[in-house]
Amino acid sequence: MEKLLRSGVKEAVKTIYGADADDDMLQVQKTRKEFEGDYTLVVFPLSKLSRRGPEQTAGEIGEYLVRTIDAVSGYNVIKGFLNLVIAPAEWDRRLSVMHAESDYGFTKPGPESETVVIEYSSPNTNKPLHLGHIRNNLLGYSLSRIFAAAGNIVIRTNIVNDRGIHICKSMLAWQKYSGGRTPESEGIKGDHFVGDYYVLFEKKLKEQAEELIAAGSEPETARDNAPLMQEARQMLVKWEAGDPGTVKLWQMMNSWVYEGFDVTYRALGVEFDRIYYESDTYKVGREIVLRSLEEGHLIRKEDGSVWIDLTDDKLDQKLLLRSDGTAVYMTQDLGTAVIRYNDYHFDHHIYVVGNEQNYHFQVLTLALKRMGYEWAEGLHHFSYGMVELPEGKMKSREGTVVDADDLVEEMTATATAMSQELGKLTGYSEDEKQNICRQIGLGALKYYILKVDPKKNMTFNPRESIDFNGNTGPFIQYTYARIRSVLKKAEETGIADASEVTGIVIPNPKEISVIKLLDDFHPLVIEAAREMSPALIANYCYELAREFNQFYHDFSILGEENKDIRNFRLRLSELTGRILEKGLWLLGIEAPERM
RNA sequence: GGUUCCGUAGCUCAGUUGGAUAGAGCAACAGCCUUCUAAGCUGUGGGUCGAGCGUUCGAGUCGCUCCGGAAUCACCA
Repeated sequence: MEKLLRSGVKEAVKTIYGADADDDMLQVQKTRKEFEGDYTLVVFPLSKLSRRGPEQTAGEIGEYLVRTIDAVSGYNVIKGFLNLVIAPAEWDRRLSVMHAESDYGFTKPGPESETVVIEYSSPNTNKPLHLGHIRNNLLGYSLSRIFAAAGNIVIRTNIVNDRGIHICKSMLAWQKYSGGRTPESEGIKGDHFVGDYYVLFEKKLKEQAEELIAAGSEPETARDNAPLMQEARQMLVKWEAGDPGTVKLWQMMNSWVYEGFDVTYRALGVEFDRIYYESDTYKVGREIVLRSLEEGHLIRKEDGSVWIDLTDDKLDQKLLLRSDGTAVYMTQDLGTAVIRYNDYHFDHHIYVVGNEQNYHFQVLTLALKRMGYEWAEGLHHFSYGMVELPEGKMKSREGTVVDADDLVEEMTATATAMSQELGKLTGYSEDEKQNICRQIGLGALKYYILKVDPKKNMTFNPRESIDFNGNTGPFIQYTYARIRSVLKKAEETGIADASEVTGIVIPNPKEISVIKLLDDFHPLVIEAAREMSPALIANYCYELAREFNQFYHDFSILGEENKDIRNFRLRLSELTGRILEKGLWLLGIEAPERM
């Protein structure tokens, strides 16, 4: 509708004033509640073209629009604002059009579609996933769906950071202290099991460092000089040299972790099309660094380490290969990017990674460009803020890390308790109940995290996150479930039929509010993809659910006596349900049929 | 110190490319179930949009300067 008005205004300006209006001069927005009208044109920018006062310009354009566009039935001018009134019957027509469209709001990929590679999750294989990873996974997964819905070809990838000194730490601790225990023998999930040895390593290392300090060593170097640290470093060299024993140990421990991760990913409901392993990509990274060194883009220092000098770009020198020849984080990311480009020839590559790595990605993009890869222009770092607890940051040393598996389980348990208390879900089988409660618990968690602007640091308040009232996931799910319930009843009784052609219905103001929002959905999806913002979708869903609930409260759908209005309302409900389901889908949230 | 991000109601957050009198939820208080699910709906109170200056018809939104907070600037990942 806004699009229609915008082009109408453009035409009006052309016809009346003989001038071409730029798109950013055509400011059409919703009319504020306190004024009469549906959409408002801000006339100030156009009065420059018209060479008349804003009010006169507004009047002339309003006159023109009423005459030429059927949907516009009237207008009024207040100061420089032209308020346009849409004929109520127009909304009935608009609803039919949207309702008839089978996949309204989503754009199908076509020949013009761009390929978007999106990387998220990117776990280390030395500890289980925590709350921070949850934000990452939810944002990444939701973005992948938003891009797909906006007509892009999307490849969801994960880079598993399965090599490096941190892995050697848990390997070493296991080798030294486990006595051959396994996740199976202990009945512990593999990622948690390995994580425990990482913690153990840090504990033992600290003890050694303290001993060294007591013996007169400098506190700064004590950790580095501790025997355990040196052993870990030697292990990394052995691993990179392909030492069979080390590699075998590494494979075994990683396989434990992957089993654990799979369980967590399934519980969260996220998936990947393609998983890359750093243990593969770092080699390619090393090759391109060495080649680039030969081509003269990089510097080799006396000790043999390789650096890139980015001081021209106001950044520092950055290490790409250690003096012992081993790879660093940057090395593998260079390799991964090149491999991915060769695999997919992407137009855009989005890295969903926390904002603590802003610098890293700045360097990555610059380094690739410096090395001659022009497609590096298409790399975007989707940088999101940290998740903090009400008490402050999560600290593993203080045991305040919120574990992903625990959290999901807790949310489900709360949903179950709540359903019980409210007396919902009677007459459903145990399986169905469990499934619905899982959907609700996860819905609450996902919505709670996704409704916040990704850029911002967010506070995770466990008490609020399990709230199911107000601006929450379950509120939206509930609205959907109520709609489903009405539709089911309509079908069973045959009392109304949304597909039945009705005469023209003049919608009431509440109904119009809902239709207006439905009309916004398509542009919103495009906008959310452009802005890379699941929060936009989340807040839209909330608004739509709230608006529909008001309508639902004020008017009867199936109890309405006029058949046309009854069918019209059912149609309105059905489309709202469809859009809520799609909106939730874009967030990776399931929509339960009943709750 | 350099760079980047954030600062809106007691709390958690919205606020489109600058537009009219800054909005929700939570918490508090007061109401609404004989009617399609009350996980809902309605109402009341709650604000120097961190501070100042500037740009302009118009600034929570743009620019500059300060204040406060976060991240980063590793031969960690």
